Amino acid sequence: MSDTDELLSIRAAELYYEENQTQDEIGVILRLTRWKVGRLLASARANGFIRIEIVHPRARRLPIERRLRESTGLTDAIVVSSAGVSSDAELQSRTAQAAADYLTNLRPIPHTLGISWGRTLHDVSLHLKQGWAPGVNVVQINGGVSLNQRTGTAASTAVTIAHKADGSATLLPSPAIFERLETKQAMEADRTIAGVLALARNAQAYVYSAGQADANSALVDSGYLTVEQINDLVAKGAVGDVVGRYIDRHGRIVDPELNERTVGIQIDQLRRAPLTIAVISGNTKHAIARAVVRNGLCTVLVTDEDTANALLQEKDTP
Amino acid sequence: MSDTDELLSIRAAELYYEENQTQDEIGVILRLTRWKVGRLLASARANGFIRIEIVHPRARRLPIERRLRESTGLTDAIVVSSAGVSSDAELQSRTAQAAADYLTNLRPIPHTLGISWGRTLHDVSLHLKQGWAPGVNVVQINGGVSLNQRTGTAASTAVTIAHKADGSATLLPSPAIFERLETKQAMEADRTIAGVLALARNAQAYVYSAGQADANSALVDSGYLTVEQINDLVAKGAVGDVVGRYIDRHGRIVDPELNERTVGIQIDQLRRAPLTIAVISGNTKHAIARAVVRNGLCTVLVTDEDTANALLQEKDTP
DNA sequence: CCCGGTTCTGCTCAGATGAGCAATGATATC
DNA sequence: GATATCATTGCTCATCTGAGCAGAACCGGG
Repeated sequence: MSDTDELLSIRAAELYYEENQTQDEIGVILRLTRWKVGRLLASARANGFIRIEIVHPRARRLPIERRLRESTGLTDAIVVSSAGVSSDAELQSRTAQAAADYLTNLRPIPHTLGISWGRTLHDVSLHLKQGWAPGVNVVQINGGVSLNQRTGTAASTAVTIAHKADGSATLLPSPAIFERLETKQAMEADRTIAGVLALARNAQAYVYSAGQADANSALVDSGYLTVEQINDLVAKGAVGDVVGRYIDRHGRIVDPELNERTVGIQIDQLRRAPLTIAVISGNTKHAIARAVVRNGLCTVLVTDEDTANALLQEKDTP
Repeated sequence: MSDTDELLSIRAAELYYEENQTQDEIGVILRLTRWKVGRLLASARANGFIRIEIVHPRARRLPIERRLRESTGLTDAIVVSSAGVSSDAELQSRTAQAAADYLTNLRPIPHTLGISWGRTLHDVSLHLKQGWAPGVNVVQINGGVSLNQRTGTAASTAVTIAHKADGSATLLPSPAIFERLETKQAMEADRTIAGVLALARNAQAYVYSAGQADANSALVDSGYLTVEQINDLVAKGAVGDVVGRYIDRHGRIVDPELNERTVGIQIDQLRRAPLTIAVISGNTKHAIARAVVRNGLCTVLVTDEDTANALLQEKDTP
């Protein structure tokens, strides 16, 4: 397009989008036919000079969602807009809200819902509305929180989700990681624990988040792992953890011995499940999000615009 | 509007603006009538959830221009968009471009055009196209540049503008500020200098920029004033200079003695002129821009979005 | 100079949309 | 519980707008 036409298209866009003039009126002002004005506006849009943004905490980015679905084979992708957010926390809250919305609209409603624990899941539980589902049995799928902090975050997440659905919660009263393999095996042999794990393996749907592999990991906060252990895992290729198990970019367990001492469903159970919702948001989680999506560890991804774009760029430059 | 309606309006906006669906199609998806969808979209726009931005170096902000005209009594206001600019320099270049555009489209074409000098005016001269006007006599309205730098920036600005208009330039071969009042008076008594000043006083139109009162002022760079002198002026209330003369926020000369030693047309000449175009851009120039606009020192203001918004906010909270 | 190909322009027509209006539903007040 | 008031809904109609098409203008190569 010629230079003067480009300038005209900008003048037309100003009058059209900012002054709400009709193409006819713009034609009179710029001494053009209204068809020419229409074409100029179309070219302004085609050249990307017109940027339309939906600024709202609940806004999603449907085109990105579609591209994600197409390029990854996810059955569904929910991408929240990051327009106008100032902090990572705000973005994660938006994502949690979107996950809560997704759960609320889920059909058929799962009879048994397996969940992990963590800041993200807790956030999701808070965003759910009372009565979001008519009765759901929530079951924890990995060992619970905190050796040294306010206990009960994991339990309260599950209980809150269940309570708000007028359903019941089945807790997994176990540490996340045992020191000794034998202790873990003894634990799993216990009738009640085995029952919970069996229930978890048979859940119709899973919701979980994932943590990045760094000193801020929830497993470090909770006292199950030291920063040194994390550094070791990173050295072996770990990008983050999924239901307490550290994986590398290819979705493989990086430390089988540690994995054996970890309580909860196996990674492969997530892989085989028909509905697995991963809720992953924040600039530090791009790597683990990629590992999760690339290796089929979820069928539905709830994330933020920046993370989604990072995933898409990876696809473009393989 | 109810909460669920707000959420629906966001969903509708996503489908309408990002997915290019018709209101009818959206109605089917959201189980609404197409009229309801139309109303939701209207409310989304009314609530400011839809942000439309024209991203282009030549884009202007017509609504802001209109509000500026209405609230200040300017005969014209040109406001360039700051969408997508990364540096103050880029913003100033856009503003200079807009000023050049404004001059090019000016009707009637002024016979004599009085100009000041400085980075901004130089920028304007560069953005003008060859043949922008069919013959204009350009005359300098204040004493020229630089005791210690590449001389001729002031002269070259005037010459370039005149040359590109196939016209002539009349230079004011004088320092900006004299040390002694007597020297300045002797200078002005000179036949040729007096003639240039007379021509400057009778120009049909003026174009000038303004400088902020700080250590980065062009008058400091050029060696006419020291940083200490500027600090003194600031202490007396100076917010910046116009054609080399420092004024306070009420448009008053802050140092009459210094003003007497300054060569060029008086501030009042600008006030009385029927067409005075001020080109002022950059985050450091909000105060001087306000002084210029509030006190009738220009009839046309060319500026950037941020400066314009600062002016409007002043108006809102008097 | 002519001619095939390409781009640009003005137009018709159908689909999309907003303004305005009457009917309906909700709410507050007595 | 009756009723005045206000907001909401579904609709008609006029206007706005984009797709598609035919003719005009432009261009480069014979």
